[in-house]
Amino acid sequence: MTTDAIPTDVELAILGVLWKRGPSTVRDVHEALGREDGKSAGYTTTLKQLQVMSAKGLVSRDERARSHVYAASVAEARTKRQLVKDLLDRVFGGSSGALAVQALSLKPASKEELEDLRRLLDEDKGSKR
Amino acid sequence: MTTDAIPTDVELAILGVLWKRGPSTVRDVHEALGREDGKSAGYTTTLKQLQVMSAKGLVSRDERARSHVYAASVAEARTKRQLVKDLLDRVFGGSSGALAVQALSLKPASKEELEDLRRLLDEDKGSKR
DNA sequence: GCCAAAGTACGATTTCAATCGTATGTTGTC
DNA sequence: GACAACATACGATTGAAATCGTACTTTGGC
Repeated sequence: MTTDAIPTDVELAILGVLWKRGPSTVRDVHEALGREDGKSAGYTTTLKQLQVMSAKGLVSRDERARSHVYAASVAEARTKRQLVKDLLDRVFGGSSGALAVQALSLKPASKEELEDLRRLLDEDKGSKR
Repeated sequence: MTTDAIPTDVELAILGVLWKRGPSTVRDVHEALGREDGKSAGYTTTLKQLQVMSAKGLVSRDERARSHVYAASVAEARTKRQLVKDLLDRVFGGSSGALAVQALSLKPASKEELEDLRRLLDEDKGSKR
């Protein structure tokens, strides 16, 4: 299996909506997009985009109702991992620490996240390298 | 000043070369690109790209020698910060911890990086911001 | 039953990053 | 001083993402 293509910007925005809202109609998606970034394209553009994504297998659609309902068919975690890996390789030469430091110094993590991080760091403590 | 545009993929690859090698000729850049990813475009493509980047102000050029010498005119740290911020906002809803965890679980950090991270975590210990 | 509102379908167009081809200028070497 | 090798210049082309316009269909309310 060839490595999955990275979703384009708009595709990613749409997936974000579907991940957050769950299965949604075109109108739902369209309005959600308009909300998170003031300017949005026309309604048919969102529709077309969903149709294309459906053809690509990024989303599935349920046509039973008049207003078709779309759902993400790629996993959120997997997709995000893919995006991080891409940035990691292309920009940080594979140095995850450098990326992590950048992210954290850009904006502090929440308390829960800090715990997760410490746990992660402690795991690596005596292991390899 | 409007927020700087994010460099395109090829622009970023070229900046990466310039950051690593320092001021370089078109040929230098072209060959460096070919090395890090087997397939590269034609020589004039790299030349054109540098010319465009120069027009955009991403690089500067010194025309004194026959072979013009290009140098990055955007800072490496600043650009990377920008890229991380973009991913952080668009994909992780601003949660730097989530991004950091993703990165670290994708590939363990080196010893030095782990130290940097711990230091960072400890700083934020009780402070706000 | 009519029709405005709301939906889908989908080809055409726009936009822009990336690539290429070709013209033309410079230079070292024999 | 001729010429091959190497350089820049830059318009034209390609390719893919994103957008749009228009035709057609469905449906709820009056």
